[in-house]
Amino acid sequence: MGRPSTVSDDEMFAAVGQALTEHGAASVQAIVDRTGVSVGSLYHRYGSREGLLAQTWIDAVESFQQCFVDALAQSAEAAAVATPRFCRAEPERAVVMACCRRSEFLAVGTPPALKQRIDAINDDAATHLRRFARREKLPKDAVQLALVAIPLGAVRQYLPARAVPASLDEYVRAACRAVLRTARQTR
Amino acid sequence: MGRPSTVSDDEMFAAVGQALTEHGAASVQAIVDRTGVSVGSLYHRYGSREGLLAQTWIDAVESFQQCFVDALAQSAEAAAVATPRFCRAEPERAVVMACCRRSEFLAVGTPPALKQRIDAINDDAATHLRRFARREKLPKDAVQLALVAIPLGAVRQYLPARAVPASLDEYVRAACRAVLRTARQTR
DNA sequence: CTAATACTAGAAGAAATATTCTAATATATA
DNA sequence: TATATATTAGAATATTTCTTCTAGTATTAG
Repeated sequence: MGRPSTVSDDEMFAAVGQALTEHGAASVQAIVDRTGVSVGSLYHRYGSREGLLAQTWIDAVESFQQCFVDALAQSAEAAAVATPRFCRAEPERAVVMACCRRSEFLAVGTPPALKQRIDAINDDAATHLRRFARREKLPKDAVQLALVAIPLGAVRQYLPARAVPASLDEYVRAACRAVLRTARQTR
Repeated sequence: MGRPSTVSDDEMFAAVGQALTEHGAASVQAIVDRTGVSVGSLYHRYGSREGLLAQTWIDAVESFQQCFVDALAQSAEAAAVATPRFCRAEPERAVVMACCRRSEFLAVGTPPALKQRIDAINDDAATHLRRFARREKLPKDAVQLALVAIPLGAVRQYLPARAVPASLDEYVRAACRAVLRTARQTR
């Protein structure tokens, strides 16, 4: 087994999210300062700065996607509020998922293996949304807006600094219903 | 008067927006490469990299805010669709306004004079929204969501790469109505 | 035309960032 | 306990990025 890490992956990922949202960039120095790990340790565990960033993104988005897909099996409205719920349940991951651009994690230097996993995650999300749209006979852009873009816009008002209030969910549900109803009518 | 610039401010601002959204950061090198201006020229005209970034942000947000406030005088729905409309009318500025974080423009090294202007712009926006909420007897968070967060989330699906379709507006209007109606009922 | 003015040019220097490297340390398993 | 193994440490190096500087250029106003 060998010596165990003194700082967990989760703590590392959280530090990356913090650095990225507070300072706008996650330099090696910033991550090292926040966590207390040494530079050598970081490179040993993640291979490179880009490797750590990619893993941070995968960890957050995979976790969210699971919640989202489970909710989607229930109803459109459940899927819409999956985003604010996730923000309350897992604030560190939510910050990475909602406040960071993909380009900040997926750069030219990203290890190919991680790059493939990221592509797979994106494909998976797209597939689920497409399938839902077809089943409900709704245009794809309306589904994307109601279940993804509006909930994301809603929580981004609060993140990264403040907590997402439970009162938001009722509004998000109403917006979701309204968009899908409009889509059905204009079809 | 002296010698006129070969590259306009607008071209400079557009280059900053492009660099920021494509590459995730606007380095001096990236800006210089895109526009063809020399490093010395950039520093002469804007004082510093941070100065250029701050001016880019001010240019975009001031321009948007004017559209938004004019629309708000008409109706809530008009204000909600001001965002997608602005994206179609002024795509370069829209990218800066919608796709970039404030922290990327307003950093520790930002010239104080520009920092003040940025604060003033933010205060102005907040004041207009607060005033509207009071006049319509609506909770401030619902107004913020319906008029700002949802429209922003909606257009961010498309920016920076694709154009914002006109078909989005009907959905945004519907979402805006739904949120405000919900806010009135739960009051 | 001359002077004042703003802009252009890019090399040189300064500062911040990323990465590598060698040696040491702690833990699990046999 | 001995050994293999994953982790830690941080100085040294390489790389990128920002800023300054001096000399030169184009344009307007007098």
